[in-house]
Amino acid sequence: MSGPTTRVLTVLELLQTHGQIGGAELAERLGVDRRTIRRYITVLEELGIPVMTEQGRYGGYRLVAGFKLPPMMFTDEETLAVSLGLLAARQLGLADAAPAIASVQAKLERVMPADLKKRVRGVSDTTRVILPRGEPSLDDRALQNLTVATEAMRSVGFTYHSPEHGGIDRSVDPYGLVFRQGRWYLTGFCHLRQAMRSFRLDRISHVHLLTATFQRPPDFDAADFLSESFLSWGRTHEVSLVLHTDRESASAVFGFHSSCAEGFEQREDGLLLTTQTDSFEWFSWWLAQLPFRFTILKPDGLKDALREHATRLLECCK
Amino acid sequence: MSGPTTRVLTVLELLQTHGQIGGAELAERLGVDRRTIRRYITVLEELGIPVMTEQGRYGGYRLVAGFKLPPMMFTDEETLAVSLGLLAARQLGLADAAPAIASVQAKLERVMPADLKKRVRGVSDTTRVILPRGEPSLDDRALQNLTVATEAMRSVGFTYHSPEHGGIDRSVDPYGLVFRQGRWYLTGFCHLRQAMRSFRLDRISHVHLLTATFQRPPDFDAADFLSESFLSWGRTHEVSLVLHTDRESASAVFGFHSSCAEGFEQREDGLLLTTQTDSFEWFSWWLAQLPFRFTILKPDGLKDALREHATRLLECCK
DNA sequence: TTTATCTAGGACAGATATTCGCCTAATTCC
DNA sequence: GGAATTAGGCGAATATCTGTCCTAGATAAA
Repeated sequence: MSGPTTRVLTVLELLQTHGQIGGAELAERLGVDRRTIRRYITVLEELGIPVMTEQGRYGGYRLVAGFKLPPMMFTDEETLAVSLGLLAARQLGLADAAPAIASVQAKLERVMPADLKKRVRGVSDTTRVILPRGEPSLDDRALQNLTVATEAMRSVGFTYHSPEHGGIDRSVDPYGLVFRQGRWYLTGFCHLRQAMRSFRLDRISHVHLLTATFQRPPDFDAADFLSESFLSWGRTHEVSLVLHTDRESASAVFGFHSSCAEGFEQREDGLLLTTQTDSFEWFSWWLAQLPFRFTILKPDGLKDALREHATRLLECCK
Repeated sequence: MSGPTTRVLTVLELLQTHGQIGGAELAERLGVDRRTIRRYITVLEELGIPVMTEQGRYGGYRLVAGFKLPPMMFTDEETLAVSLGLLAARQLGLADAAPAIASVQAKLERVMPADLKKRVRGVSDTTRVILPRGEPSLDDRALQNLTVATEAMRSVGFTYHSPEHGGIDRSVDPYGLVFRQGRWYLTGFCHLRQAMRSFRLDRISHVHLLTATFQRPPDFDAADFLSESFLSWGRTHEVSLVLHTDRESASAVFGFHSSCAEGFEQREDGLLLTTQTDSFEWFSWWLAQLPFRFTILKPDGLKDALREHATRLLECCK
């Protein structure tokens, strides 16, 4: 445990663990002079690890963000947490989007002590996240490419295969990605339609980045928009219905944040919901699983579809 | 950029990035003698970072698991991946289970370069995971405690609040945890019933570890069991039905792995599924959302429940 | 088996870095 | 103002690091 190398690393570790720590304490812990501590701080800064100092009484040292990432020293618990996070990311299908996930896992795997590895394995063996599985996607690298494009605010082109119209080439400004019900969706500004649209990633193929860039509207809150947009895909048919329930349990079902209360209107007999859909089949399927009663005001086509769905169910229990 | 400290760290970084690397290459990259490289390797080992050496032709150095975690050197991409993973873990509510998630995030946050922070923020702003929201749980630390117990193979005691029987104290050997449909479930051996049971975590309160330990059956594959157990909660009523679809799309709906094919039996008119349920309401709700036709063979109570569900849907579109 | 490539590590001398201790400034909080 | 704390220069003693040369041992391929 001797040599400056070891001790400098120890200082780094102490700084990472404690938010702020004084020179006197560091000196005592390392068994060196305070003067030497100051030199170690200099060494760290030469290593590209900037250290902020607080002068005066109750002063001390702390790490600050620099241009480069310093070596990270994790405790066992923290490593476990990171491993869990990586597993979670994999479950969500983010692994394809971020190949680095695999490399981090490999790095950790190589150096994790046996007992820690065992704990990680224990948790991953006994803990499962079951997500509904969507159809296999047409373009395996769609998520990866779209993540990059969204982050870099580059427009993208792709072919969208809708059940009605077949494959259509589109160019879109990708604003955000949502994972919902086991599927990834892209929300963005569609150049073809000159309007906001959402796309299922498993219906997208041939994603490629375009040279054009775009600006997200500054007041655009991706999270809220994405939540709202869920009900607004397709604009073919106006739908309005009354949900016989209270606001709270409604939003529990929708998984929405407060903002999407916009689509709702309080009525005496429940919540009025006005939205659009382009598939009665899909919408009636969705309605069928609501845990509360509702009344369809319009259109008749939706009533027909739901009636058909219900009739089919009745047939099933003959 | 001189001094042994820097160079030793560089060696560590090179070792972490490359799986195996020879002394000659290291020496060349650092601009030092091969002898010095050997000394650096010794330093690393004194730091508690064990290095495996491969002698002879095509030999070299590589990191191996030790007792302590070495400082991890991540690239920007890797850090982004770790951050994403931590976010994903939070979304799944794993943060309560692993408090260290927060401390890792804090550590990273402190030292991440500004541009990297911006990228993380960019992705987290534009990417959302929407999960159905369950009821608030009775015991906030249930997941955390159960994770610990499952990992340590310690029996637990808790109060289970079922809608039918109210609160009952149970002692259970926790075998595994599943996240499904926005809720956490515990699967384990129930001492009260002397059988495998699953419990919703939001109905559990007063979790405490017992002193008793248990052994998971050696042939018990948690993952498979957890998948299967989904259909087997409660054993009150035998259910059998025929799904008019093929094996592939059935398992897509169930989100199952191959193993759960056990519950299925190929018939000429579809797949025969035999299982159990203790709630006809719940089961019929679940059936209502299947994207294919099916026929209930028994019991009649389930038919009634589904008929009622369908009738209610019919009323909704009057 | 032999040979070419690797690592292991001792010894030593010289170059270099580190450390300590003491000093004075500057800064901050009470 | 006074106490606490960091900043950093300087010099001398010392520790450390490095390159060089050497022998020994391990491994894979010819």
